[in-house]
Amino acid sequence: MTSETSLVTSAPVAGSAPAFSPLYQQIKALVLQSLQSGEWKPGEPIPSEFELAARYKVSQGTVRKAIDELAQDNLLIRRQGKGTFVATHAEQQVQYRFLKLKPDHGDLISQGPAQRLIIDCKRTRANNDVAKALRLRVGEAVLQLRRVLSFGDVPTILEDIWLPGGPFKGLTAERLSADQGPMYALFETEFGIRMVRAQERLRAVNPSNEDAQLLQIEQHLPLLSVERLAFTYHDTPMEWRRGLYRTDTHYYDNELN
Amino acid sequence: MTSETSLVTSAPVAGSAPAFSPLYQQIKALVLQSLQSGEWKPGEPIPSEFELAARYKVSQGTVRKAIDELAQDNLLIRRQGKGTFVATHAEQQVQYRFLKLKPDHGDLISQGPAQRLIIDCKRTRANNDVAKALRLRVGEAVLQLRRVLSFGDVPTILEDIWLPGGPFKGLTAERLSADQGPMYALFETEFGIRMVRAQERLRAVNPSNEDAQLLQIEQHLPLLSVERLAFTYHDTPMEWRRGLYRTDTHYYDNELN
DNA sequence: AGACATGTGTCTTATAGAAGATATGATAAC
DNA sequence: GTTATCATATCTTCTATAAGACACATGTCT
Repeated sequence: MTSETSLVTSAPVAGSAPAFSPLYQQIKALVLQSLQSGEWKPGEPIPSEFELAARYKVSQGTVRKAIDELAQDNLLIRRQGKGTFVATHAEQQVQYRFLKLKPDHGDLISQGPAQRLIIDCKRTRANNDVAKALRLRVGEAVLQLRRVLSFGDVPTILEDIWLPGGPFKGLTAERLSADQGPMYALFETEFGIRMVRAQERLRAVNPSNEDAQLLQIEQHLPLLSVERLAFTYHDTPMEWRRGLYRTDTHYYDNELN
Repeated sequence: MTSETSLVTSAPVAGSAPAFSPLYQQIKALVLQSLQSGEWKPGEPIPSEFELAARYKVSQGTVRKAIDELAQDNLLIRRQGKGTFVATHAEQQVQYRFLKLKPDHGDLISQGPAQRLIIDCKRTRANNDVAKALRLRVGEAVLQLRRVLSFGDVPTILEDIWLPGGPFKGLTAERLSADQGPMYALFETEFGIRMVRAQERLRAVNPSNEDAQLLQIEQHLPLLSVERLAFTYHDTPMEWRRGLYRTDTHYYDNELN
């Protein structure tokens, strides 16, 4: 307890972390704060390790360890010789951040970009399930989007997406449906909301009549139901979606270790 | 250290790595070799960082970085004050290494251990699919196991498992079916084969008549098909299995980042 | 175009103290 | 005498610092 003197107090702007933790963890938290507050924007470089070391009054090696962990979590990207950058999804390369569906034959590239068809897009109120997932009260404003993704003109994914109205204030249905490019990129550039991690729950289900029609499949073809809750910083849920994937031509790829 | 080209040459028994790589990577490879060769057995401690540093003629910090990465890959487990241990699956705590199926209600513990029912277990020859997955020639000897896992007396998983006959020489059908405890633990203790990572491909499928009977379900209930290829060191495939999961009472849980 | 300087992250070494785990021995209690 | 308790020593990993050499990127100067 008494040994806390130098460690805890040496980190300025402690904020709200009374508990003891290693110095590099404290630095990590401080860097995270700067990321969250938007001090450094996605795609931009953060200060060099030595600059940060001077700013936080610690050694460069300690900053390094903090940045290492943040890079591990995909929040930062290190580039030797150039600097360390804030991770972004607003890049052309990575079209779908969390999508793990792969075609049985050929690769993603050969199929070209996905075609998007907006079925529905509206402001509405959170029902029980949505409210629970997004930690809202029932009846709070949410945006709902329903769309079909096609690969090579074959409808493959039917998705319902719910977004909390508060953080996405100003996001209109028109804006959403008009937008080309990755959806998560839009969230980043327009609302400063970065998705950090996500949790998925998978099930095999039979499509409803409507589902089957939208995907232009027979109703006896089972689909992979993927419920995804995406989080921004501090494990705050920011998006809930439920996708129905065709898995007769594609498969859901997963790596375990 | 005079930059005496010591980087590459300082590592003994370079073997077949002509390419340049950081020292700690070379150390990592050497430690991996010792793990693979069985010099240190699962559950046992490996030499301390200083001992390894002396052995490889590098600093303790370099060994540390190598071990850090191996611990990250779940090949080693660090325990402060005690030492660094070879990861093992022969522990009671972790019953199912790669199983990500969770019950909708309650947790894994409350359901108690799974009941195992061996449907079939025999030596046979690799067909085309199995041979391709396990990198064998068609017709090579393999062991095949079919079983049903039940949770709370409800049949939930139907699995077919194929193992290459070579590495598992001496593994009889009786031995397999008689064994309690985790299967991967048996592989480790009896054959020195540790599963390091796995790759899964998920699909929604309709059960065959036989599948439905074995799981005691209606045939119109879609199932989650999980094809899993498990690898040992050096990305060598050592097990191929195909599971059919009930997902009306359970879901497949996945974390993305 | 080539050489050089500079700023970045990367790698390696060295040192030192903190913190967790364990064995040993002294001491006190029964 | 035996057992329990405490202090100490010693082993381990963990944290933090510092310094120098190296690799990569991007300029600027010749």
